Amino acid sequence: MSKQMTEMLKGTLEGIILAILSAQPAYGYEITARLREQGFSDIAEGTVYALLVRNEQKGLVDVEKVPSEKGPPRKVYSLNARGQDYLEEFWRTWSFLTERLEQLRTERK
Amino acid sequence: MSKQMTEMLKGTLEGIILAILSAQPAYGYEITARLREQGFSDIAEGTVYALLVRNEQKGLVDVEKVPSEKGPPRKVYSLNARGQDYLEEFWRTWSFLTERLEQLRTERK
DNA sequence: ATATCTATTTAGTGATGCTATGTACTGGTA
DNA sequence: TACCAGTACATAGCATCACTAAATAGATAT
Repeated sequence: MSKQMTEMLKGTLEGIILAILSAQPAYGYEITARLREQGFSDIAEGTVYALLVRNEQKGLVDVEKVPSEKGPPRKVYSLNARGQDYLEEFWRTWSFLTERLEQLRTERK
Repeated sequence: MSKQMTEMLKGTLEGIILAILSAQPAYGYEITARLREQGFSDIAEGTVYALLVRNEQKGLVDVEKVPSEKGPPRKVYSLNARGQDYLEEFWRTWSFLTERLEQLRTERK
Protein backbone atom coordinates (compact mmCIF):
# COMPACT_ATOMS: atom_id res chain seq x y z
CA MET A 1 0.00 0.00 0.00
CA SER A 2 1.36 3.40 -0.88
CA LYS A 3 1.94 5.77 2.00
CA GLN A 4 -0.47 8.28 0.50
CA MET A 5 -3.18 5.66 0.32
CA THR A 6 -2.53 4.54 3.87
CA GLU A 7 -3.01 8.05 5.18
CA MET A 8 -6.00 8.68 2.95
CA LEU A 9 -7.73 5.57 4.23
CA LYS A 10 -7.77 6.99 7.72
CA GLY A 11 -11.36 7.91 8.37
CA THR A 12 -12.60 6.42 5.12
CA LEU A 13 -11.82 2.77 5.64
CA GLU A 14 -14.30 2.78 8.49
CA GLY A 15 -16.98 4.09 6.15
CA ILE A 16 -16.00 1.64 3.44
CA ILE A 17 -16.53 -1.28 5.77
CA LEU A 18 -19.81 0.07 7.08
CA ALA A 19 -20.94 0.51 3.49
CA ILE A 20 -20.05 -3.08 2.72
CA LEU A 21 -22.00 -4.23 5.76
CA SER A 22 -24.99 -2.10 4.75
CA ALA A 23 -25.35 -4.20 1.62
CA GLN A 24 -25.21 -7.47 3.53
CA PRO A 25 -23.77 -8.93 6.74
CA ALA A 26 -20.21 -10.20 6.46
CA TYR A 27 -17.27 -11.44 8.51
CA GLY A 28 -13.74 -10.15 8.72
CA TYR A 29 -11.91 -12.60 6.53
CA GLU A 30 -14.55 -12.19 3.85
CA ILE A 31 -14.38 -8.40 3.98
CA THR A 32 -10.61 -8.44 3.70
CA ALA A 33 -10.78 -10.71 0.67
CA ARG A 34 -13.43 -8.57 -0.99
CA LEU A 35 -11.43 -5.40 -0.44
CA ARG A 36 -8.41 -7.01 -2.04
CA GLU A 37 -10.45 -8.02 -5.06
CA GLN A 38 -11.65 -4.47 -5.39
CA GLY A 39 -8.14 -3.14 -5.70
CA PHE A 40 -7.14 -2.43 -2.11
CA SER A 41 -4.36 -4.86 -2.79
CA ASP A 42 -2.46 -4.74 0.45
CA ILE A 43 -5.08 -4.01 3.05
CA ALA A 44 -3.76 -5.49 6.27
CA GLU A 45 -5.95 -8.17 7.76
CA GLY A 46 -5.28 -6.92 11.26
CA THR A 47 -6.56 -3.51 10.26
CA VAL A 48 -9.93 -4.87 9.24
CA TYR A 49 -10.37 -6.91 12.40
CA ALA A 50 -9.39 -4.00 14.61
CA LEU A 51 -11.84 -1.79 12.81
CA LEU A 52 -14.67 -4.28 13.24
CA VAL A 53 -13.99 -4.47 16.96
CA ARG A 54 -14.03 -0.69 17.14
CA ASN A 55 -17.33 -0.53 15.30
CA GLU A 56 -18.75 -3.07 17.67
CA GLN A 57 -17.60 -1.07 20.69
CA LYS A 58 -19.20 2.02 19.20
CA GLY A 59 -22.45 0.10 18.94
CA LEU A 60 -22.70 0.46 15.17
CA VAL A 61 -22.86 -3.23 14.36
CA ASP A 62 -24.36 -6.43 15.74
CA VAL A 63 -22.39 -9.65 15.88
CA GLU A 64 -23.32 -13.27 15.48
CA LYS A 65 -21.01 -16.24 15.76
CA VAL A 66 -21.54 -18.67 12.90
CA PRO A 67 -19.73 -22.01 12.51
CA SER A 68 -17.61 -22.47 9.40
CA GLU A 69 -16.98 -25.68 7.47
CA LYS A 70 -13.45 -24.63 6.71
CA GLY A 71 -12.05 -23.21 9.91
CA PRO A 72 -12.76 -21.49 13.20
CA PRO A 73 -16.19 -19.93 13.75
CA ARG A 74 -16.91 -16.74 11.87
CA LYS A 75 -17.97 -13.50 13.51
CA VAL A 76 -20.64 -12.18 11.19
CA TYR A 77 -21.25 -8.45 11.56
CA SER A 78 -24.39 -6.63 10.47
CA LEU A 79 -25.15 -2.92 10.46
CA ASN A 80 -27.75 -1.86 13.04
CA ALA A 81 -29.86 1.31 13.17
CA ARG A 82 -27.16 3.35 14.85
CA GLY A 83 -24.70 2.14 12.27
CA GLN A 84 -26.97 3.23 9.45
CA ASP A 85 -27.27 6.71 10.90
CA TYR A 86 -23.53 6.83 11.31
CA LEU A 87 -23.05 5.67 7.73
CA GLU A 88 -25.34 8.39 6.43
CA GLU A 89 -23.33 10.97 8.30
CA PHE A 90 -20.22 9.45 6.80
CA TRP A 91 -21.63 9.92 3.30
CA ARG A 92 -22.47 13.53 4.06
CA THR A 93 -18.96 14.22 5.30
CA TRP A 94 -17.49 12.39 2.33
CA SER A 95 -19.65 14.37 -0.10
CA PHE A 96 -18.52 17.63 1.39
CA LEU A 97 -14.89 16.62 1.01
CA THR A 98 -15.25 15.39 -2.55
CA GLU A 99 -17.05 18.57 -3.58
CA ARG A 100 -14.31 20.74 -2.12
CA LEU A 101 -11.62 18.65 -3.75
CA GLU A 102 -13.37 18.49 -7.09
CA GLN A 103 -13.53 22.26 -7.02
CA LEU A 104 -9.84 22.54 -6.23
CA ARG A 105 -9.02 20.09 -8.96
CA THR A 106 -10.87 21.90 -11.71
CA GLU A 107 -9.73 25.33 -10.58
CA ARG A 108 -6.08 24.50 -11.11
CA LYS A 109 -4.25 25.73 -14.14
CA MET B 1 -14.77 20.08 13.28
CA SER B 2 -16.61 16.77 13.41
CA LYS B 3 -14.58 13.78 14.43
CA GLN B 4 -15.36 12.05 11.15
CA MET B 5 -14.07 15.03 9.21
CA THR B 6 -10.93 15.22 11.32
CA GLU B 7 -10.08 11.62 10.52
CA MET B 8 -11.00 12.01 6.89
CA LEU B 9 -8.70 14.99 6.55
CA LYS B 10 -5.74 12.87 7.51
CA GLY B 11 -3.96 12.29 4.26
CA THR B 12 -6.15 14.66 2.28
CA LEU B 13 -5.43 17.99 3.94
CA GLU B 14 -1.88 17.71 2.71
CA GLY B 15 -3.14 17.35 -0.86
CA ILE B 16 -5.64 20.15 -0.39
CA ILE B 17 -2.90 22.55 0.60
CA LEU B 18 -0.63 21.45 -2.22
CA ALA B 19 -3.52 21.96 -4.63
CA ILE B 20 -4.05 25.47 -3.29
CA LEU B 21 -0.36 26.20 -3.76
CA SER B 22 -0.42 24.81 -7.29
CA ALA B 23 -2.84 27.57 -8.27
CA GLN B 24 -0.67 30.28 -6.76
CA PRO B 25 1.91 30.79 -4.00
CA ALA B 26 0.46 31.55 -0.58
CA TYR B 27 1.38 31.88 3.09
CA GLY B 28 0.01 30.06 6.09
CA TYR B 29 -2.33 32.62 7.54
CA GLU B 30 -3.82 33.20 4.12
CA ILE B 31 -4.32 29.49 3.48
CA THR B 32 -6.03 29.02 6.83
CA ALA B 33 -8.40 31.90 6.10
CA ARG B 34 -9.19 30.58 2.64
CA LEU B 35 -9.92 27.10 3.95
CA ARG B 36 -12.32 28.56 6.49
CA GLU B 37 -14.12 30.51 3.79
CA GLN B 38 -14.48 27.33 1.80
CA GLY B 39 -16.31 25.61 4.60
CA PHE B 40 -13.54 23.98 6.60
CA SER B 41 -14.86 26.06 9.44
CA ASP B 42 -12.66 24.95 12.26
CA ILE B 43 -9.37 24.08 10.64
CA ALA B 44 -6.74 24.69 13.31
CA GLU B 45 -4.12 27.26 12.42
CA GLY B 46 -1.41 25.18 13.99
CA THR B 47 -2.33 22.28 11.75
CA VAL B 48 -1.73 24.32 8.61
CA TYR B 49 1.61 25.65 9.79
CA ALA B 50 2.81 22.23 10.83
CA LEU B 51 1.79 20.84 7.46
CA LEU B 52 3.62 23.56 5.58
CA VAL B 53 6.77 22.87 7.56
CA ARG B 54 6.40 19.19 6.76
CA ASN B 55 5.97 19.89 3.07
CA GLU B 56 9.07 22.03 3.15
CA GLN B 57 11.08 19.29 4.84
CA LYS B 58 9.87 16.85 2.20
CA GLY B 59 11.17 19.23 -0.44
CA LEU B 60 7.81 19.74 -2.10
CA VAL B 61 7.67 23.52 -1.73
CA ASP B 62 9.97 26.51 -1.91
CA VAL B 63 9.79 29.30 0.65
CA GLU B 64 10.33 33.02 0.44
CA LYS B 65 10.12 35.48 3.30
CA VAL B 66 8.09 38.53 2.35
CA PRO B 67 7.54 41.57 4.61
CA SER B 68 3.96 42.38 5.56
CA GLU B 69 2.46 45.80 6.23
CA LYS B 70 0.23 44.44 8.92
CA GLY B 71 2.39 42.12 10.98
CA PRO B 72 5.38 39.81 11.07
CA PRO B 73 6.97 38.72 7.80
CA ARG B 74 5.05 36.19 5.76
CA LYS B 75 6.49 32.87 4.66
CA VAL B 76 5.21 32.49 1.13
CA TYR B 77 5.24 28.91 -0.13
CA SER B 78 5.20 27.84 -3.75
CA LEU B 79 4.96 24.38 -5.25
CA ASN B 80 8.14 23.19 -6.93
CA ALA B 81 8.64 20.41 -9.48
CA ARG B 82 8.81 17.68 -6.87
CA GLY B 83 5.69 19.04 -5.29
CA GLN B 84 3.85 18.95 -8.59
CA ASP B 85 4.78 15.32 -9.12
CA TYR B 86 3.64 14.56 -5.61
CA LEU B 87 0.39 16.39 -6.19
CA GLU B 88 -0.29 14.42 -9.34
CA GLU B 89 0.25 11.21 -7.43
CA PHE B 90 -2.12 12.52 -4.79
CA TRP B 91 -4.80 13.07 -7.44
CA ARG B 92 -4.33 9.54 -8.76
CA THR B 93 -4.68 8.06 -5.29
CA TRP B 94 -7.68 10.27 -4.61
CA SER B 95 -9.34 9.24 -7.89
CA PHE B 96 -8.93 5.59 -7.06
CA LEU B 97 -10.54 6.11 -3.68
CA THR B 98 -13.46 8.14 -5.01
CA GLU B 99 -14.16 5.57 -7.70
CA ARG B 100 -14.24 2.75 -5.17
CA LEU B 101 -16.47 4.71 -2.85
CA GLU B 102 -18.80 5.87 -5.59
CA GLN B 103 -19.23 2.26 -6.53
CA LEU B 104 -19.99 1.27 -2.97
CA ARG B 105 -22.44 4.10 -2.65
CA THR B 106 -24.48 3.25 -5.71
CA GLU B 107 -24.41 -0.45 -5.01
CA ARG B 108 -26.19 -0.03 -1.72
CA LYS B 109 -29.86 -0.83 -1.38
C1' DA C 1 3.71 -34.80 10.82
C1' DT C 2 3.31 -30.79 8.38
C1' DA C 3 1.76 -27.74 5.17
C1' DT C 4 -2.02 -24.90 3.63
C1' DC C 5 -6.20 -22.54 3.79
C1' DT C 6 -9.53 -20.47 6.70
C1' DA C 7 -10.42 -17.17 10.59
C1' DT C 8 -9.51 -14.12 14.48
C1' DT C 9 -6.62 -11.40 17.88
C1' DT C 10 -3.36 -8.10 19.66
C1' DA C 11 1.02 -5.46 21.16
C1' DG C 12 3.82 -2.00 19.30
C1' DT C 13 4.89 1.72 15.71
C1' DG C 14 4.61 5.90 12.80
C1' DA C 15 1.89 9.49 10.74
C1' DT C 16 -1.65 12.77 11.10
C1' DG C 17 -4.67 16.61 12.69
C1' DC C 18 -6.18 18.96 16.99
C1' DT C 19 -5.68 21.50 21.51
C1' DA C 20 -3.60 24.96 23.78
C1' DT C 21 -0.39 28.18 24.29
C1' DG C 22 3.29 31.35 23.26
C1' DT C 23 5.83 34.75 20.47
C1' DA C 24 6.04 38.91 17.64
C1' DC C 25 4.80 42.96 14.61
C1' DT C 26 1.45 46.79 13.47
C1' DG C 27 -2.12 50.18 14.23
C1' DG C 28 -5.85 52.13 16.76
C1' DT C 29 -7.72 53.91 21.06
C1' DA C 30 -8.58 55.14 25.87
C1' DT D 1 1.64 55.74 27.81
C1' DA D 2 -0.85 51.42 28.18
C1' DC D 3 -3.82 48.31 26.19
C1' DC D 4 -6.15 45.60 22.78
C1' DA D 5 -7.24 43.55 18.32
C1' DG D 6 -5.69 41.82 14.02
C1' DT D 7 -2.01 39.77 11.54
C1' DA D 8 1.45 35.97 11.26
C1' DC D 9 4.14 32.06 12.75
C1' DA D 10 5.68 28.12 15.96
C1' DT D 11 5.37 24.05 18.96
C1' DA D 12 4.69 20.59 22.90
C1' DG D 13 1.45 17.14 24.10
C1' DC D 14 -2.62 14.31 22.83
C1' DA D 15 -5.93 10.98 20.55
C1' DT D 16 -6.92 8.37 16.61
C1' DC D 17 -5.90 5.68 12.87
C1' DA D 18 -3.86 2.09 9.69
C1' DC D 19 0.14 -0.90 9.48
C1' DT D 20 3.65 -4.45 11.05
C1' DA D 21 4.37 -8.61 12.95
C1' DA D 22 3.31 -12.41 15.32
C1' DA D 23 0.39 -15.61 17.66
C1' DT D 24 -3.66 -18.80 18.14
C1' DA D 25 -6.89 -22.23 16.27
C1' DG D 26 -9.85 -25.28 13.27
C1' DA D 27 -10.15 -28.01 8.94
C1' DT D 28 -8.34 -30.65 5.09
C1' DA D 29 -4.91 -32.61 2.12
C1' DT D 30 -0.11 -34.43 1.35
